[in-house]
Amino acid sequence: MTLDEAKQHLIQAWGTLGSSWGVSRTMAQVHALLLVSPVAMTTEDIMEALQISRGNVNMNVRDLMDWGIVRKVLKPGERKEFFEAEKDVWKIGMQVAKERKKRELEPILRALEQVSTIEADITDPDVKQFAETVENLKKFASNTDKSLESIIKAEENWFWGSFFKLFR
Amino acid sequence: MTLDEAKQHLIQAWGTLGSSWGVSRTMAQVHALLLVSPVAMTTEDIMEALQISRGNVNMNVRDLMDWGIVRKVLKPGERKEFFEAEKDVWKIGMQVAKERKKRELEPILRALEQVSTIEADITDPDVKQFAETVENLKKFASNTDKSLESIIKAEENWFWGSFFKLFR
DNA sequence: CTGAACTTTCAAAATTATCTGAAATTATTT
DNA sequence: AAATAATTTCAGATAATTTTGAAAGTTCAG
Repeated sequence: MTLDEAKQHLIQAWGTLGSSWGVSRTMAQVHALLLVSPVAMTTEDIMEALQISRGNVNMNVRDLMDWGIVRKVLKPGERKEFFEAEKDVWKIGMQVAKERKKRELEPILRALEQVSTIEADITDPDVKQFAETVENLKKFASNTDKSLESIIKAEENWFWGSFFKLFR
Repeated sequence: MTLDEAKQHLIQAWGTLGSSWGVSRTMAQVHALLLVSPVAMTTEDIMEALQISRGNVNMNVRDLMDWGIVRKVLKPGERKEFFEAEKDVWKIGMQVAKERKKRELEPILRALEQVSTIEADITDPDVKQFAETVENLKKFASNTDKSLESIIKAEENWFWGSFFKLFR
């Protein structure tokens, strides 16, 4: 397997994984492409490598920047914008965890909070069972939330951050 | 908010969450419906509650059973099949973790293994960088895999399993 | 200020995922 | 074994998402 074949392979696999993670195939592919590229790439480079349109590249690169895992790089003397991916896999994982927590866990916690304001006859067994299920979901979600929070915080902390680095 | 309004609300929110997790909106809604239902439901019950077709209910219920979070229940003297959701939120979480590990983590590990068989000039700095990135991805993925594995195994172990129960 | 180089936007088109419903199949009862 | 009831399948319809590409917008050197 040559370098290019291997890259192609990985980009493909990453794209497939993306879809089962609620990320569009193309966005995942752009990410993989930048991840395995030794140098920052321009919009045109990406268009050519993945055979997709300019608008498509622009949208997906912007989304990846919103996720905090791709950066814009300006080269002195160059008019064009270059893009590069965060290469530290651990940082990518943290960043994704952080964003998903914000975008998914927090909304569901809010929704659970809202439905638990149900004001109904607590002696009704159905109401009681519903309240219990919601309570359990809330506990689970907030446990998950807190665990993620700790990991992220620890990572960002100067001491635990460098401590963790020893193991990766 | 009445009980029915609250249920409706939760089903809706669960459906939205589903889509950002690579699960179809309807599948997540069927799951939520069964989760908050105090009794097992028939295909027709689900069709009516969510206003979806028979075929759609059948497919989604089957998928949920594949995920191991919904069970078929046969009532004596009844011709129809009934369905009920696993109510233990922790078990649901474990089951989902287990399945996602199998369906997503393992394939990506295999793909990474494959691309690391690249046979090329290791002195080429591009090849070296690629090999390094893949190596890091592999480490990250297998760490995640092992961590999940431990949690799942611990949960299934008679001792740690009951130990964990104390905290939830 | 002008115009070339580059980026962004967005309506329409293409693609992909999901759903329907009726026919085929399977299971149960009489 | 035939009738009845329930479940499953899947081709076509529908809906949702993604992509394109050209126009509008922006930036900047001269």
